[in-house]
Amino acid sequence: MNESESSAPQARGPADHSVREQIVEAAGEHFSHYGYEKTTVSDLAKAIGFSKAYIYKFFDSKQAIGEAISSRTLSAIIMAVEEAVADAVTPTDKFRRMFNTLVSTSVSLFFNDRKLYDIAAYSAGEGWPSARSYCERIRQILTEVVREGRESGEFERKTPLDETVQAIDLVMQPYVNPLLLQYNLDVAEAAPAQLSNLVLRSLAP
Amino acid sequence: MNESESSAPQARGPADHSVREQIVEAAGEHFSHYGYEKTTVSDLAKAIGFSKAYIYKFFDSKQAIGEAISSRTLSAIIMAVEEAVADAVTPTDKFRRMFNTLVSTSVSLFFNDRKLYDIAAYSAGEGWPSARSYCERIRQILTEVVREGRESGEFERKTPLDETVQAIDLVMQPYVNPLLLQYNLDVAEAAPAQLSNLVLRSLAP
DNA sequence: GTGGTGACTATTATCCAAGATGGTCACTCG
DNA sequence: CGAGTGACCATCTTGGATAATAGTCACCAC
Repeated sequence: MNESESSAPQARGPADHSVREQIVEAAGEHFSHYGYEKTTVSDLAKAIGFSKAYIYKFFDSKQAIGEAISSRTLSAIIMAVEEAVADAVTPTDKFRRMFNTLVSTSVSLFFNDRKLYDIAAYSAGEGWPSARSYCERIRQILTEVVREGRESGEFERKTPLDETVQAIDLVMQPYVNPLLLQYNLDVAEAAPAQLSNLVLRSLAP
Repeated sequence: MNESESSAPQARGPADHSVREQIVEAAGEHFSHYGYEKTTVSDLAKAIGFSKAYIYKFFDSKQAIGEAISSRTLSAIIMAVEEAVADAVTPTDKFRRMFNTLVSTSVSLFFNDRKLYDIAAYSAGEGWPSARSYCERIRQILTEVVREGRESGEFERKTPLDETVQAIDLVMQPYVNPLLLQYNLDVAEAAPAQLSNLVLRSLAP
């Protein structure tokens, strides 16, 4: 899983090409500064010194570029979460840190890079592949943590694994999904701790 | 707690007046048919056979009328929930039914009376008193159920009551709040059962 | 005084033409 | 043949004049 593309979005031409990267780089800059809507494809073309038409040799549409940026943004969150989980020792701690890091990283993105956040939120709202694979990956990490906790005897084993994971995923969804997190900012500080406690109580053997 | 006004919204003149009720009645009809935006205050005036100016003897603003309608709509959900809880015997069952009824009633409102749903969602988004008191009431009912469960020994008693209730409230929030429920319709069918299981496991003594 | 209103204003929504933007394609150049 | 583009079209945004609408107030009838 690379940083810039998970599950290759709508792309054309050679997958690995310096121009493609230049486009993504320029898009990252422009979208972050001026927002997705206010950036024109011509702007990006000018920024990398090519014509607008050439951009379309690499991306199906402006939206596809947006997806790439969304993917990149969400990957940064995933990386922070993976790191937090790796740092923790017990499954209980892994879960707590996972949830905490997920929310704090997302919230900080919201306040520090609002334009990029908006793209991510939009992508989640539209169910773009970038957002889907992000949610998917969060779920994978969660599954891993729960499985580990079960194996070490720290978590209960009666409930089917899928059911447990599915329910916890539902609990986290309002904070995982950037589209939903926007509406939960007022509780985003306290929620991870409170919900972690509840979830962990439900996982007790 | 009356059906049409919980915690009296911005209102003028006599609180109990036939004209006030006529206005609310007409607003219910019009908002439901044509939506809040497309209904003008003059429309409501015409509908009840008075002048527009007279409406403002009873309501501070058009928004205040919207609030009354929102309040009315949300009260209907509350009533369904209260009934469901009253019908159940054990606290476990009360909780399950509470959650189920809350979601199914709201979802059905979404599909059968979308225009009214939108007003409720908007009111929740703006934090109008109608929405606030609705959330407050849900929380009260939840508190009552949890307390009962603790007293009967069905639920654990170690965790502080407030903490437990607060966490469960957070779990339900995405389905309680009409603004959020919109984005969770795809899981709204399965979520209550799955989340109820998780919550009840966390409540086990 | 109580019940009720027409006429007025300031703000907001609605049009619609003119310009801007996403996207394509035939074409050039090396 | 592959890298790269100007010119083109259909759709979408924009700006600014115009029409509706929320809300007020002085005033009328009983």
